[in-house]
Amino acid sequence: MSARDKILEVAQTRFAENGYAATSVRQIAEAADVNPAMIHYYFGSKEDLLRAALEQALEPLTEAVQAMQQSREASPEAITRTLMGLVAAHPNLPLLVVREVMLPGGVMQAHFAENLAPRLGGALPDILAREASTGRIRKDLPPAIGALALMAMALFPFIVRPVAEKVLDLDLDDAQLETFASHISEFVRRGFAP
Amino acid sequence: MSARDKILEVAQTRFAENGYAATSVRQIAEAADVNPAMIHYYFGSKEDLLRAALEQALEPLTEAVQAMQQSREASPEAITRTLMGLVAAHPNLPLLVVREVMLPGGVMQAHFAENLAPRLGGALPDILAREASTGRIRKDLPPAIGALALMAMALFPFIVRPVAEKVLDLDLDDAQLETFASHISEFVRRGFAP
DNA sequence: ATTGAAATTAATCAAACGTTTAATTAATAT
DNA sequence: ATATTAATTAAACGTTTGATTAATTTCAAT
Repeated sequence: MSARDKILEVAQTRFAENGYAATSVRQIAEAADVNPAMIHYYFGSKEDLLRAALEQALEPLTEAVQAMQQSREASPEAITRTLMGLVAAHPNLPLLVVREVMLPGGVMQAHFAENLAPRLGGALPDILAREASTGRIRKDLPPAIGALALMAMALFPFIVRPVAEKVLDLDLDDAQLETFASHISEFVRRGFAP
Repeated sequence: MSARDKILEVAQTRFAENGYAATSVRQIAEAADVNPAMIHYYFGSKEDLLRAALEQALEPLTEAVQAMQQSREASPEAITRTLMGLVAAHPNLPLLVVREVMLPGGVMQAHFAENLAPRLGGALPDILAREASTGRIRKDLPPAIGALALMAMALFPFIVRPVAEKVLDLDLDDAQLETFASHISEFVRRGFAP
């Protein structure tokens, strides 16, 4: 494994676990067993390192979102399952995204608002419209509510689950996650057609 | 307003908006119009300042949770409404809690695991049991799933809403929040009795 | 008016920060 | 074998960090 890759890998975990500000370049360098200067050699700056780490981490997510949006197969169930799979494959992803992309004060907030939010947010109306056209949701429901419900569902594997596991001291297995995924999907549908 | 109170107020917003690590003692002092040494004079250390800020911010929350647990009036609707009211009254609360208490790497994580998590998490089984005894939820549902669903609902006003508002570029009014609160409560019930 | 504690200030500390530099080794191309 | 580029290192840069110190002001109680 190259020095560059090792830096990127360490940065991803550290930034996700401790946050950008609380993680020093020297810490990353030491954990990756490289000279601190290598980070600037390869990435230019600490912020660019985070950008690179996020880009790599978010790639499968944006790919999945676009694929779902275009394939016209997006349903609450499909979204939930896709997101859960992504998180299972990349355990660092949720924390990294929540910390530095979604929460205010995050380093990548501007980048998020300009590039990612429109793409993610833009996909939701399409999904809603498709659900409405098949008669699965009420047509008179305010779009904001529908989008919010869908969003709440999509956020579950990213935020709610890790936090809830911590508070409840749970360690959910795959079967339980499957059960809950179906519950969440049902929620979205019910929210639309009570 | 005393210097101490001003420091505490500024610290609450800054820590919530930018995170603990990214907020310097000097920044807080300047924003509070106070000499940096005053922070150590009143609070001892930066970490103790965060502890004080969190304690003050969390007071209404823990009070509300305990009150609900003891009054035996806790229902999904009541929980959602209470939490939403708390957040409306203290807009900094969610971010502060999420950043430094719930997410790993947060400064107060140990304090959270030892003191707050048991109290919050401990209340959920009681609420579940009460719902089961009145026949409003299925008795054969795995407790973990029920608690998780309830937790997901409780987390909405804290995490999902601000993030979703950002992604969807929404600015939800009270009526919409009411609507969504009822949808969430319905979700918990439906999740139990589909 | 004096005293003494509390509040506040300016100045300073060592440590850690992100970053840069210059020099050196390793690898590749000519 | 030589020249060129890439990778890596150790050391130092100036700045900012949280924290401390000593001196000063504030102000109520005597």
